[in-house]
Amino acid sequence: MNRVEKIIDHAERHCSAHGSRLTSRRKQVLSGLLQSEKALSAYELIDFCKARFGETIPVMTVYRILDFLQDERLVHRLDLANKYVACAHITCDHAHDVPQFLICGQCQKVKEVRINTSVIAGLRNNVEQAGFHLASPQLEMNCVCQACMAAAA
Amino acid sequence: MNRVEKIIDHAERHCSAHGSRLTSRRKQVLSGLLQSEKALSAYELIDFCKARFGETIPVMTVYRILDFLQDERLVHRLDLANKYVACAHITCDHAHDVPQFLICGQCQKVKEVRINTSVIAGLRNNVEQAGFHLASPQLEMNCVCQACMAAAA
DNA sequence: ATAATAAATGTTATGTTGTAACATATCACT
DNA sequence: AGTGATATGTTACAACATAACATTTATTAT
Repeated sequence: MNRVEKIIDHAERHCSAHGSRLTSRRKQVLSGLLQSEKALSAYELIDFCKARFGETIPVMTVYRILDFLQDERLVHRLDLANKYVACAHITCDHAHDVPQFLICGQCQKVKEVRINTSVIAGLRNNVEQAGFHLASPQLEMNCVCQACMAAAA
Repeated sequence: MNRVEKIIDHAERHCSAHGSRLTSRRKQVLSGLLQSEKALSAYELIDFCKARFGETIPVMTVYRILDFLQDERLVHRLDLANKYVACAHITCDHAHDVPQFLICGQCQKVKEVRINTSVIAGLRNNVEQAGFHLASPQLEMNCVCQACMAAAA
């Protein structure tokens, strides 16, 4: 059982544990995201699945499945890039709080991280002082990854 | 001279100070954003200008002008919402660092703020530890504004 | 002043992302 | 098997954005 299969297996149990189903279409979409190992737009994901599995998934279906997977917290949407990534912690059983994303502006690699709680608390504090309430502390940050930094030097 | 006129005047001097020009088209676009007093998509901005000034600005032109205004730091693009807002600090003469944006998910109101430097430093620190380099600390956060909080209560 | 040049704007066409509305297929339970 | 719910497919279109090329408007040098 390879890495992706393990994660899919985990995801499947996660779904059935609370009464939803990871159908074969949904598995395809999630596998596509996992195998690509980066953030993809819905259309890129369709292309990837077509190349990889030889199946053409209709756009509408992909968006619906991405919505489903987001509800299940198996996939995250990156607003900064209009792309979707598989959650990096599917095989962890414990509940996670909101993730933060570091997006390399050069190679589009995405790293999902947990920012220090105290930093987030400070942020929340600042926001409250400005008279707003932080609805979701999912941050997305424009970064450069180490590989690209090295390549540029 | 009203608020918007004052800002436009300031913006004009800002541009000529380093050899760029705030043409009448560019003024229209910036005025539109200022008068609307909220974040608008490029197409909403076109509609607004048509209603307000009776002139139809071609899409292509609007995007070019928005690019120009962003280069001049007179306008910011919000990736989270695919919208554009006038900079809240055009009439300040001093250089500003990167702004952060609080976006009300209910009414789309946007507040441009400066987050505490130490919080940003903490963030940067966390990012570096994850092996990435923060290219731009412009954060956009999903929030709820006070008015909407009150309305919901 | 005027020709040459550069900068800004306009036009047409098309690409990309996302959704609405409705049809069909599949599953789950009696 | 029949029924209701869930999932997927189809068609059409809306919203956001840019490419390529034409025209207009400003700036500069002569």
